[in-house]
Amino acid sequence: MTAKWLDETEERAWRAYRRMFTLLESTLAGELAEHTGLSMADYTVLSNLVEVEGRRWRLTALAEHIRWSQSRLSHQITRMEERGLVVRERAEGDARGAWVVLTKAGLRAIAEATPTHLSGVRRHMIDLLTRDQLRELGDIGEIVVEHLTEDRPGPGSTMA
Amino acid sequence: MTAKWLDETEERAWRAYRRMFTLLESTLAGELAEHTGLSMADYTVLSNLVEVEGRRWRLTALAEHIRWSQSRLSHQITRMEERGLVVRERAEGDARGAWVVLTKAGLRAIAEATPTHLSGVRRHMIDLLTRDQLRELGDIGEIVVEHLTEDRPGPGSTMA
DNA sequence: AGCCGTTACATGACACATCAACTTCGTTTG
DNA sequence: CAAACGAAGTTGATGTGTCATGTAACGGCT
Repeated sequence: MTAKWLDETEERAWRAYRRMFTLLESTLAGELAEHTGLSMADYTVLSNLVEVEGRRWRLTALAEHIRWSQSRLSHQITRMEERGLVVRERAEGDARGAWVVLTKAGLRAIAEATPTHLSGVRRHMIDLLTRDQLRELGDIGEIVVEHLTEDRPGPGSTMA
Repeated sequence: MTAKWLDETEERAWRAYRRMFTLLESTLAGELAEHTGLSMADYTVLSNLVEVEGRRWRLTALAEHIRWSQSRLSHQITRMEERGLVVRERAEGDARGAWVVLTKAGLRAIAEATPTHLSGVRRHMIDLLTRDQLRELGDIGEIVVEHLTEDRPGPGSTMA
């Protein structure tokens, strides 16, 4: 079926790329969950919170930054709030708005999780490739990303 | 935060790769859903059914082939059965087993969906890259995949 | 002041995925 | 042959994502 649509080189690239992502994602997610009890979604939110001053984001701004839908982020924050990783604070000056704020526990969690995650990224991908390959992968990614963001809608995605 | 762990080239590769996948996946899933009403999961199952003679798979074999857990596949098949895309048939000779069989409706659905999906793959990725880049992507993918499958467990993934 | 469109966020229903049982049947093996 | 083990699938609880919709508040305009 596929043979009629993609030639050998194309299909090899497509399959390899896809399989790489699948395996990498599940491996990293598994390691993260095992070592820290965090999901990738948790990690994404926490790592973005810890990077900014005040360790807080307005919901919409964060959603846009990590390219999630507002709804998705809202649900995620609700769950994280229940686990004490973040809290919501009503925004002064705009009674509609809210801040997501990192808690002590959230800070501890992300501090612990970061080495785990990034060493996984290294071990399972970065360190396997040459500098040229890394540059090439960067190029490829940017080409595709640029094409897909030419005017398209933002959210509706699945990760960062 | 990240800066301490990955240098510029590495981080660029990592981010671009990740963003590429996210955007590509959501774009393809969106187009597929819009044009055909199928999800990526549906597509994966259907496209594997249509390729084999008899248009049928034993559940475990299919699950292994597409690297899903049995449970995941079972749930998915249940939902697809409700929509008339596939049916289950008890296996002769092994009273535990069952076949998933493509229905007429399922065949129609996949026949319609395949051009949509593969043209999307082409437009949003394959045709944007040079032959060299495709080969390089294939190489990269295979390196990472090989590393991750050295002995690791099978399922626990998220797609095909 | 009153209306109106927009913004910020929440929520409920449903699709999807995972894990941990659990059933049922097949296959060894003592 | 019976007990034990393993294989094939199912099921239910739970977590996570999406879409459509809801609610409140803001801001401009008349």
